[in-house]
Amino acid sequence: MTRFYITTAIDYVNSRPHLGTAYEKIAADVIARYHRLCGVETRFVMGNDEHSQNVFRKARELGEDPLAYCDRMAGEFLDVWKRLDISFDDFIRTTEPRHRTAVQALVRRMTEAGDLFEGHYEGWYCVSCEAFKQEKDLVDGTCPIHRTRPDWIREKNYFFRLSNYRDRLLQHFTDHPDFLIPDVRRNEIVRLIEGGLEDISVSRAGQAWGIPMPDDPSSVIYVWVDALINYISAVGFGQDDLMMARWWPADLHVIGKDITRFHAVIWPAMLMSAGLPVPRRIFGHGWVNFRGEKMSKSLGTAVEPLEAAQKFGADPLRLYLVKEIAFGSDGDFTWERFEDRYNVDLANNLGNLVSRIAAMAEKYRAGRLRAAGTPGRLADLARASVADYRARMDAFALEGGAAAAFRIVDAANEYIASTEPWAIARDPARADELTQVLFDVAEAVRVAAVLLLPIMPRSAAEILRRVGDTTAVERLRIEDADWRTSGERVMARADPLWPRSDSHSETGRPAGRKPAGPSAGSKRSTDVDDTNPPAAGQTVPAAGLAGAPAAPAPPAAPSAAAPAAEASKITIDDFMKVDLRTAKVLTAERVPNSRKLVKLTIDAGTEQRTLVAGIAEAYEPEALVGRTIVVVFNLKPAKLMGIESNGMVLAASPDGGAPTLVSFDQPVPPGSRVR
RNA sequence: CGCGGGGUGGAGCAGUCCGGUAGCUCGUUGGGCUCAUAACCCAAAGGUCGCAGGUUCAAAUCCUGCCCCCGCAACCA
Repeated sequence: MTRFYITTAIDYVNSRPHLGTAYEKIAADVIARYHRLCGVETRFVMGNDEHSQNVFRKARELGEDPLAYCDRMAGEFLDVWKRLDISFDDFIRTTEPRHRTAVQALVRRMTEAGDLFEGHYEGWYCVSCEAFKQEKDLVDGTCPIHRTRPDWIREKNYFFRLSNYRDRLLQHFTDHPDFLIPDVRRNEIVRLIEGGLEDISVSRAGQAWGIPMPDDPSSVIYVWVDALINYISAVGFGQDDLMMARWWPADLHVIGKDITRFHAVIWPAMLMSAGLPVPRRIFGHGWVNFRGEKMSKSLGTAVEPLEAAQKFGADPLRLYLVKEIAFGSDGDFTWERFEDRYNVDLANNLGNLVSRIAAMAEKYRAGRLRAAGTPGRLADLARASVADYRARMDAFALEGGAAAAFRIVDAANEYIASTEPWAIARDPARADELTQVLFDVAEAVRVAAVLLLPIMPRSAAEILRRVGDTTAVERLRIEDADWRTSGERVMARADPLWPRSDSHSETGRPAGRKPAGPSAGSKRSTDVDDTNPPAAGQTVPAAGLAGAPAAPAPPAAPSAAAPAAEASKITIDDFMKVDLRTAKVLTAERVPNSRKLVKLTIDAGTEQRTLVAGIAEAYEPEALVGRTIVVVFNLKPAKLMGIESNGMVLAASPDGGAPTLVSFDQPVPPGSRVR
């Protein structure tokens, strides 16, 4: 392998990255750094997906120019990635000219191949919603939201003959069993393709936010098609043939399991159509859950990566995500477990080991260690572990690689206990033996640190400094993990790398404590990013060292919507348009096959109504009967699971908690106005 | 019959593709050590591998059926 081109999914910018997003970048970063460590010329690209209607809408909501909004979000994303030490070589944004050029060039090629055809998308279109409505969504033929009759619209769309590629795709999966990994992903997609593929619409009419079709400016290219092309626009497609030839096809697309069908079906078909090689491999990773459940912004279970990184540093977070989650499977994050792993792996084992050997070196040998005999059994174990590490990392079993590195750490701690250097030190006749034992331990630590470089770049560099390896970090190669039997080491004693944490946080929130980081006391720059200058024009904050206080924590208070608050204030008249009334629940029953919905009939004083509320997870239907609730009385009806709901129940929805109904401390007759 | 993932000592997981003494981390109990961050090392207890059948000399692993949990989708008006 002469070069390695790795990408991650590019991200929508309608909200800040959460831990799940960060997980993907960290995993990809570990793989990229591992390849660099192996001496392979590596290109690691990530970016932002900006041509989404969601992004456009979000910007408008905030009263911002879409592009300005994207610029601002790009700054936020880049800031997070730098703080997590993501060593990308290029960061592509789909609003960049180079991307537009590449997208149009690829679409043109697909057109020339005869794979695009003009067609029409037909459907009910609600002008107020700016969206097509499915027949089943309509109530009596009108838009349930706006009570207006939608227009039957034929919109000109361009379609891609994806159906033509079924056989070629299947053949490719057969010829390249590793094309999509892990196997579970592959099986699922193969079954999907076997079931037949439909042609897909690749353009949208009447939208301004996006890249125009090459010969038809009235249509823009569908955002997913646009987004996928980033992988080639970042390596010069359509403008720099030499660069394209050098880097394409990509060696690895690292993506989430939810978007495998775009990457393993549509994307390769697009490339085949354009006569380009398809990516060599696609890895569909799993999710990081929070306390066993999917992270959700609305439920307040989305963990801010920076908040997690600030607790113990970026490296401990990286290690946790890599070592505790089998890459490819879903994993779980809890603050308790994070602290637990930090204490065990870093404070007690690795960190403590570094302190032990530094202290003994200083106490018994004035900080200078050299080989004085033949290596002990540690050397054999280290060699075996390095081999295992490489095998695991080559197979993208990142957790196995991390475990292999820590096996050396464990072995070194055991070795100290069994050789008892403090006992040998009492016998002057055994001086050489002591020297050798100490050298071996230091060497084991050094080897482990080399293996950990991709996973914990800053910490590993600091450990290497402390065990007297003077090689510049960016020059280190996997061969440096070979056991050395000679040379002198000047050990550096310093503060504990990772002080133990004993904040038994019961709330699940991180405790305020921020231990000193691995770089405390180090003056040497350990920034391994030096070899990988970011793309021009990027804002790259001077990266603080891992444990140094990072930027102020994102406000933990839920009321963080400060900006744009003024603009979104409403008048009393606006509020008075909302008809809030009390009502008494007459009957309540669960909606079949629904998790959240409960169907209520209510007495609102003047009339009885049926409405549907999403509170079934918090309330048993029986407990609702007879209660006085508050409803939005003049809300336009909507159909939920086939039931028409005429109104909305008011309830508090705390972050991460179940909804709680609004209630009264005095009995109130049904139909009373609430204001 | 919507799609998918999972059920392994108290907790969290690996092992399942390619059957053969059930492994790791934490926790618990007992012991050791003093170089080290109350850290480290050793040992022990603790498992019907969701349930029921089947194949086999042998099943956590293969086959069949069932139960339960979790995502996604369709429902937070």
